[in-house]
Amino acid sequence: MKLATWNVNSLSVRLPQVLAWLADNPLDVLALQETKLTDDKFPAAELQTAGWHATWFGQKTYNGVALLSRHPLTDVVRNIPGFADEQARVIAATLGEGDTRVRVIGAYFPNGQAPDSDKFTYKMAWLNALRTWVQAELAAHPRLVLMGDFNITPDDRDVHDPVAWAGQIHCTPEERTHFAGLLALGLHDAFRLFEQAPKSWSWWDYRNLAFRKNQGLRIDHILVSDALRAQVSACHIDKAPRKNERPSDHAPVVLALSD
DNA sequence: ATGGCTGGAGGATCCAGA
Repeated sequence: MKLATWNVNSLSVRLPQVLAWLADNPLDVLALQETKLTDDKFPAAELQTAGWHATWFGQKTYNGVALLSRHPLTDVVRNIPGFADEQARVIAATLGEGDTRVRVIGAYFPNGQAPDSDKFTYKMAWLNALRTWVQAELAAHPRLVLMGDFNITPDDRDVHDPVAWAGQIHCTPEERTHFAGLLALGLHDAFRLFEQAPKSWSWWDYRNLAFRKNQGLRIDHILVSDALRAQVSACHIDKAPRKNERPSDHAPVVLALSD
C-alpha cells in the first residue's frame, strides 16, 4: 500500500500535473493541500474518470484539502471537531475494513506568518486542538496516518540555512515543541525511520533560484502510528514534480506500507 | 536588490504564502 501527501498550490492549475504524476506513481491514497477551490469547483468528474474516489473540503482563494483514493473512503471528518474554524484545513477518512483498515488524516497546518503575529496565535491554538483530537482518533483507530503540509521543520536538519532561519516561522521552538508533542502521542516521522540524504527538502521558494540551489525546508510530513510502524517499508520525497513547468513549490512525500 | 515568484481576486494592484 502506498500513500502520499502533496501541497499542490491550486488544484485548478495543478490538476494535469497531479494526474500525470499519479499515472507514473501508482498510489492507494493521495492527500492534497491548498486546493484553493470551493466544493462546487472540485474536479470530481475528471478524477473519477481517472479512477479515483475523492472526498474534499475547500473554500474560496485559500486553503482547501482533499483525499484521493483507489478504494472507497468512509467516516469522513472535515476540520477538527469542536474547534470552530473558518479555514478548511483538515480531512480525515477510513480506508478498508476490518482489522487492517487505516485511518488517514490529511492536513494543511497554518503557516503562522511571523512569531509575533495573530496568525501565529491561531497556529498555536490550532495545533493544540489538533493534538487533542488526534489523540482521540488514535484511541479509536490505532492504525493511523497523519500527513500533510505541517509548516514546521522538526529540527535544524530540515532547514537549508539554520542560522538564518533560527527563530523564524516554521523553525520556532514553540512549533517544534508541538511537532514533538504529536510524536509523543505515539506517532513516528516516517521519513526519519530511514537513512536519508542530507539536505532533503519538501519545499523550495519560487524566488532566488531556490530549487536550483537546493535551498529549502522539510515541512511536509507523514506520521505513522505505533501500530503501523513495523509495516513502513519506505518513505521518500519525490523532487521530480518540482522540475515541471509551472510547478507547485512543494514536492510530494511518499510512504510505502508492506501488507 | 534587505520579500527578488506565484496564485487568486478582480479588473490595478494587493494579500498570502513559507
